[in-house]
Amino acid sequence: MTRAATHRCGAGRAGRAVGRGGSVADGRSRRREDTRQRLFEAAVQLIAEQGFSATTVEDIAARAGVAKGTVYYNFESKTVLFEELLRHGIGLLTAEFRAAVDGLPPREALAALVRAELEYIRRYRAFAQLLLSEMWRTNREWQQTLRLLRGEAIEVIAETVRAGVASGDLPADLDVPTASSALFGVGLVVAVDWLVFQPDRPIADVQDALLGIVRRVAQT
Amino acid sequence: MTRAATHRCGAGRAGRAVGRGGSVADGRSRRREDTRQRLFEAAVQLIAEQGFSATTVEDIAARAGVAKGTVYYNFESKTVLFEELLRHGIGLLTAEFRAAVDGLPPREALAALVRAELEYIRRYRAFAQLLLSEMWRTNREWQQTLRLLRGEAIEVIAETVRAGVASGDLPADLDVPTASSALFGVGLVVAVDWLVFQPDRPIADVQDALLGIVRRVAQT
Amino acid sequence: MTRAATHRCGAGRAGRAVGRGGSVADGRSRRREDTRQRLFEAAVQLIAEQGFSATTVEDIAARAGVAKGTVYYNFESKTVLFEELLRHGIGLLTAEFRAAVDGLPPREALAALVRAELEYIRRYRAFAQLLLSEMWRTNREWQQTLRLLRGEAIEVIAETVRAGVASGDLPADLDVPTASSALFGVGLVVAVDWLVFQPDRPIADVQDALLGIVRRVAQT
Amino acid sequence: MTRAATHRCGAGRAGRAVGRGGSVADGRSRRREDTRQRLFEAAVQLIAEQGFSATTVEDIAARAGVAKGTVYYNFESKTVLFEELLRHGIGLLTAEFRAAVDGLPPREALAALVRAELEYIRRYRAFAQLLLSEMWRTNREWQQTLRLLRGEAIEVIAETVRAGVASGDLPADLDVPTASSALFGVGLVVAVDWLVFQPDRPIADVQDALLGIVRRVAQT
DNA sequence: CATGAATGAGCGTTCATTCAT
DNA sequence: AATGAATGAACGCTCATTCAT
Repeated sequence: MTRAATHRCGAGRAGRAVGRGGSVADGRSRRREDTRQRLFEAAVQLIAEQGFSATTVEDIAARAGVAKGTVYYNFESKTVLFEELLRHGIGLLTAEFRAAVDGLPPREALAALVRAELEYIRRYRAFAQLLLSEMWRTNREWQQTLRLLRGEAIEVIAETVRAGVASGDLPADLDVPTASSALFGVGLVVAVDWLVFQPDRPIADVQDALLGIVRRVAQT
Repeated sequence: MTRAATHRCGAGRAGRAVGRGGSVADGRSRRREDTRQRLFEAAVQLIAEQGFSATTVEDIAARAGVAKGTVYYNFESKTVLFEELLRHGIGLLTAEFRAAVDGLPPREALAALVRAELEYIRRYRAFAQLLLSEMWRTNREWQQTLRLLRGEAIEVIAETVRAGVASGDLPADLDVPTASSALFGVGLVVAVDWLVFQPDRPIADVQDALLGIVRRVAQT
Repeated sequence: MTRAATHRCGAGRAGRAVGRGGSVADGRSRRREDTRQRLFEAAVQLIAEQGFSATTVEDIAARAGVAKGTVYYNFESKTVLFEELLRHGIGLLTAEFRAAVDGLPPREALAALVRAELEYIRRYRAFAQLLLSEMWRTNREWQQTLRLLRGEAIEVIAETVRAGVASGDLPADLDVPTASSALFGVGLVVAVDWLVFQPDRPIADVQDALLGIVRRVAQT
Repeated sequence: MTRAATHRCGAGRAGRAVGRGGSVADGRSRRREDTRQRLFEAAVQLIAEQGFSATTVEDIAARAGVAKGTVYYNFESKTVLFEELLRHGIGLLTAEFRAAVDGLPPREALAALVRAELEYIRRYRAFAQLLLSEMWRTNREWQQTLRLLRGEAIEVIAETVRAGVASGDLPADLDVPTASSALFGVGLVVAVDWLVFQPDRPIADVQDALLGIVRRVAQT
């Protein structure tokens, strides 16, 4: 509808001219990479709002400002687009988890993880919403992919928890996988609940509350 | 809809209707009520697994063992079926919440709520999964309905929390709506995570863990 | 909706008691004949407004104040109901045509036919509308029936025209079938146009206009 | 819809679009326009034979030689397709009416109108049949549209009749709207009756008969 | 005589996908 | 690299018809 404005015709092109439409390192042209990025952004927003099945390829193309065929030029299928989206989004989260705990002692690392999760959710709220909706579904095509990715993110938490147990900062009889998984889920649901139902409240409050819970639980 | 009443002309007929599989108190025949129940059960299972949009009316009918048309004889539309399902399911939960806290002092009431929520989720796991997936979506037809119902369930928690604050059992500066909402969400996500990812683990563990968290947090 | 009132429960029944629900001359009970009549009336109105295909059996039953199953208890199928309707309606028209021309000399008979047609259309406007819409369709199930019935009605006109030609009141080279058919059609379209687009105008005007045309044409 | 324009960034591209089956003046490709035309033709034939409701979209697509989905790529809905058809068809008739009367004195103009109507009906017999069946229906979605279009066509007749009254060629007390409307309807019903029931008879006969009637009536 | 619950074929419509340009 | 016209399987929904009561 009002897409025209977002489809840059001016300066954007000059920049592209530098590369002469040529391919970048990974074998894809800059223009194409840009289109893919726009499609990702459109898809994540729409799927967060409506869910995967209720979001049409036409919707995604329209919000990205391209024609429907372009989606298929850039992605094998709607499902593949979504899987790549999941990979991309959870990969980013995992990376931030790793960056957050890097070199920190268990206690602080745990707090840093909570902070990183909230920070991530704040920045990519649509993706977080989408995760919350899809993570506990069964019988979907991309289930396999999602479980795998979830495992990678939670593994970072698990490593930290394990270190805490080893160092005596956390109770010795703690069920590590369960605790890690719960920690991840609690952060997700509390943060999304906050974004959806009380968007005006400062994130610091939420962070404090969550850190408080984690600390108290950990102390036992 | 309400035609039945306008057709009967004498009192004598009412007796027959009751005695021969005729209409029950709310104006629907026993057979029909049975069909509706079967459709509810089929729908909740399928939607929990695949989501609303990915579940077809044909699927629902097949699992309920009736013809497709029967769904539409009993429900206005797929959306309405789902809304009535939400109403039915959350209504049940709210009722169990009320029964759980009945007459208990704040502390014990809070524990009873956690127990009730877990018990409910264990019994109606598919519905819980479905709730987890739909509750934080935006832009869906039934959003309005869902928010309202969520409010009713959470209000029971809020009343308990408020009583706890009043009695000094809970910190005076507690943000009641946020705490209630978080409590609800945490229970949901932890329990569903457990059901989906570690179904073999006894529910008692999960209950203990959750009660532990709540108790510790409350003590502060 | 507001059907309740039309479904008589009071005095109507007392009357029926006289017959003790027994069968009348043609082998059908009075009650059943009454139901059939009500279904005819409902059907003719709805089909005139919306057409045959767009009118549902449910619609007809509802307007007649009976259950859907009752339609099938009284008529073999929707098509058969419509065919019987056509037979009934056109049979009535043909009878009135015959009554109108009875014993009259050609000239006056022609005028009487026009008057009879208009009178009929005024009385059974819905049926006339329905005829206008269906008469020139091809490829419909009841086409055969309709052509036959149309033929019977037009035959009365044709007999009169033929008599006029024989008596010298009408031109000898007149194409009798065409003239009869046109006369019938013109009356129908002019009268229905009047009913639909200028219902406030007195029928006398229309009658005068039509008679004027016919007379002038005949004089030639 | 109007996206094409917002996508092109330079003038250079426009040339290509025109030269290579691209978009034509009104923004639709030649191929698409061709498909639309084929769908119009298929729809008018089938609806004339069976009526709107009894004609399926699949039928229309099949007769046009395209897939069902193509109908919806080119028209918003079955109803919209029909409305555009009505607009197209009656627009054409109105244009021919205007061309027929252009510059002629009242008397001759009236005869020209009759000739134009018959000529049109002969050429587009299916459309005429369809008009005859739908024009006097009530309670249909496109009623509004149809009335409006009918009004435009009849207005041309009315202007001519009014001119005739002004010039003294027609009786001063003539009810112009009624006369115009009747003239239109009579032409329609007589011509369609002829096409359906006596297709072998030369059109000239029908034209003569109609012109005769009109002339005689007008002379009075 | 009448009902209303149930049926399933078939409808209008949507949408992921293909492909010539 | 991108497009948009076309496709057809599959969807939500309707409705003429059946039948146990």
